[in-house]
Amino acid sequence: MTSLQSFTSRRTGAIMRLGELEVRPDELQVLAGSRRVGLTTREFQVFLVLAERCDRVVLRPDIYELVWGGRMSRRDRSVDVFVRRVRGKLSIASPGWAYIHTHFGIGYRFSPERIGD
Amino acid sequence: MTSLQSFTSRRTGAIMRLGELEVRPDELQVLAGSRRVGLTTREFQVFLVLAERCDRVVLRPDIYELVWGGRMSRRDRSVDVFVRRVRGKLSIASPGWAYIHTHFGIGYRFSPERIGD
DNA sequence: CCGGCCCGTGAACGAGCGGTTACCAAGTGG
DNA sequence: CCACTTGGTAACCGCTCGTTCACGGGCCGG
Repeated sequence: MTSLQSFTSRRTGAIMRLGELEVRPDELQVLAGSRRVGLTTREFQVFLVLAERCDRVVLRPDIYELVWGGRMSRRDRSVDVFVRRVRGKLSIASPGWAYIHTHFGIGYRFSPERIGD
Repeated sequence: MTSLQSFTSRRTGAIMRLGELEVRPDELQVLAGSRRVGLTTREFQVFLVLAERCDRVVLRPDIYELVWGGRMSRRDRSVDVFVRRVRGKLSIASPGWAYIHTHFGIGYRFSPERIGD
């Protein structure tokens, strides 16, 4: 039910504003101010799964299921790696902000927070 | 039947409110107001076993069985230690409240109570 | 065919967690 | 008041989990 389908089929398209970010689901684009973050499709999917659940902790297997579909194998590092890449691009486009927070042994949480620049 | 399984398989997800606390089983999170308590998975399991049985005394071996599964060995102090850790984090996130009460020689009881700040 | 980008995997490393133990304080009964 | 039981606390260590880097295959455009 909740799977990758939700990305392609659902077209809410509602533009979201989160911290400095402007998210355009229709375009698979994220803007920081006027700067384009430049996420790839996979990166954007991971980003969106978290951003749509702002301030909530999303379990690692749930992220996998929502983006890739199917069950996450025990040692699959995909989620980590893409979270890292998203973080990297966000920190470049929007320095002074932290967006994705780690919950050890649980998952990740999207919450825009100002940090020391 | 009631074992660790109940944590992962059961997804009631019903948010509970207890005293100042908001419990989100889906996220393995507890909030005190807007403050995040930050329990680890084990700590959260112990917390939940008690919180779900609010105002009832839960025997020490029962806690062990529900969280760890299997029988508690005579000198196992795991329950004590994790109750202490949960208490510690709760008291930081929600001062002025006492949540977990000791019943000597029996077990623990979860009941939100105001105390001197 | 070639070059660049994207995706996924594997390994190394460090941080954080979980379970144990030892010691001390508190409670209980004679 | 003392001996004994039970709970509280802190420190410790092995190991899981997260982060990061590096590499190779796949895809696409030129």
